[in-house]
Amino acid sequence: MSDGATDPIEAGAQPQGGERRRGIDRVIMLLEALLKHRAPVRVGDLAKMIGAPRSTTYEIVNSLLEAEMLENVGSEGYVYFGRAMHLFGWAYSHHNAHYRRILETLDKMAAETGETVQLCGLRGNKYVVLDCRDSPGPFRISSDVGVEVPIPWTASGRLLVGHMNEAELKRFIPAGDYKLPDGRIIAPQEFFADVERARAQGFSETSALADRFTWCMAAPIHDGHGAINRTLCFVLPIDTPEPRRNQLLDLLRERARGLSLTGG
Amino acid sequence: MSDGATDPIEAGAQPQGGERRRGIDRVIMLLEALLKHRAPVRVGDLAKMIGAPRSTTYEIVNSLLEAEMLENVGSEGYVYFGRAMHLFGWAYSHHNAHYRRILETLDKMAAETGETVQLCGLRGNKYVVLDCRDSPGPFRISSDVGVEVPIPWTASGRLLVGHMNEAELKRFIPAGDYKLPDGRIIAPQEFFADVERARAQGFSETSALADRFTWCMAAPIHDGHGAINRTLCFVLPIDTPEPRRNQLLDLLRERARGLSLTGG
DNA sequence: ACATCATGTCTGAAATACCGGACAAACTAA
DNA sequence: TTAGTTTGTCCGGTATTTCAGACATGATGT
Repeated sequence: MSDGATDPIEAGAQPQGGERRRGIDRVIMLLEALLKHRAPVRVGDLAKMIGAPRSTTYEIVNSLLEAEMLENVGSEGYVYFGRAMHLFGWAYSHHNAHYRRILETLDKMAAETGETVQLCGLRGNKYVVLDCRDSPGPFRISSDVGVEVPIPWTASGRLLVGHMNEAELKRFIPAGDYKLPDGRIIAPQEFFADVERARAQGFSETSALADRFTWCMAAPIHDGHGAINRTLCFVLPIDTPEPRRNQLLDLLRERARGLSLTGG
Repeated sequence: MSDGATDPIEAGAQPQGGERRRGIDRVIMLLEALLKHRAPVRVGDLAKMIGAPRSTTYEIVNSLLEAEMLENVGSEGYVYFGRAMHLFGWAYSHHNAHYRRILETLDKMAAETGETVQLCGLRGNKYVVLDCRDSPGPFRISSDVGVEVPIPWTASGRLLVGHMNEAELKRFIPAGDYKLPDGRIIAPQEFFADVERARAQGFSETSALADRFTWCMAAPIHDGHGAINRTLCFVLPIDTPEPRRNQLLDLLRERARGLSLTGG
């Protein structure tokens, strides 16, 4: 429980013959593979992606199709997530009042500002967007919900690891994650300093980090035990003028504070 | 494929002795049972709900917990849907551009009018809310996403079965579904007439039907093959003045038309 | 035309995942 | 206290499911 942080699903890997596996595990690998792929996949390819025999994969896929957990897309044998998944996911995000309040705030902020707003968190040792409201304008630069991104690439990441000291951070974050998509490398020491600063000032900003066009600002949502599980975050065009940025940052911090739980 | 419409999951039923079942099927039953129950459940109770042995249930639940498809809630052994479900569901609802446009419209309509807006569809022979934006006011009367409701109770239902003739309707809708929560019974003939009228006028309205406080209006979203898979729907306080209702109905119909696909 | 490759379905056989039942521990009630 | 219930874990046997491979069919490419 407390050790195996990141190898529940050995999706790709080599087809290391004669390993019989449970149907349940196949299902889990299959769904995780679909999530990573982010587009409908043919059954044959799915079999390769999860390293399962074709016949097995067909049977599993057919079961999941019948349950509407998967759905046929197009007419050429592609499958993707189905309606039931949507209902399950919705049930998850609305069963607790706190999460509901967070989503309402997301809606309100998007409506008031017209900017892209995100709710972010960790998944294993990566950063993920948990939900977002895209700006209606031509700037559609936000990353997709559920896609895993290295922590050092993001403003929210700097807040979400705020409870760790330097040694823990070194252990937690894979060495390769300091390398940005454009090839630049973030010096770990600099990153640690960023984390420290983010903790001290209660917010974090990055500009032109993961891509050249965005200015990100993040503020923490505390969970009532002092920890930061979630952050609220604006993704702005990088040429947003400073007065507006400051105004948005104030709003962001205020709303995130409002969503934080104080008592135990 | 074309016959077995509505018995994929035999959840409750009697514990009819030595029936061995696949893990996958157990998983499906389990998730469906959680969805119906709409609240965290203890493992022991889950076992009863899906008619599985306790030992099996524990094993399955533990697998799903590890995959984050389920999540522990509280500290007394309750489980409910987990984060992975949210990500899967999000991937489902955003993978196709049409659905994305629908959700954006939902957002816009909610923001513009301040009323409760829903996206509805069928699931088997029941009506379900697929997504909604709740009105911020004190009127919080919308039903939960994913809860199955008899078709005759709803305005949207009258549109969603518009392609069926009377004989098909009689076969499709369970006799008990004509009985309203307060005990009143809708005469089937009257319902058939409603369906016909809804088809003719291109929208449907109900007042004080499923409950005494709401006025519902629904408009169809056509899928490009002439069928109606989805409806857009306002849920209003029943005392909403008529001029405002008419104005909202116009907006609803216009937006639904805008979302309908015309070509093949 | 031929060759090559992918799809979807079946089958037999063997490995194993599920089941029933037992057990200790924790909790409740009287 | 005792008696009754529930929880979480473990174990051995066997009914079942996964697996490998074959097959017909339909694409695709040269």
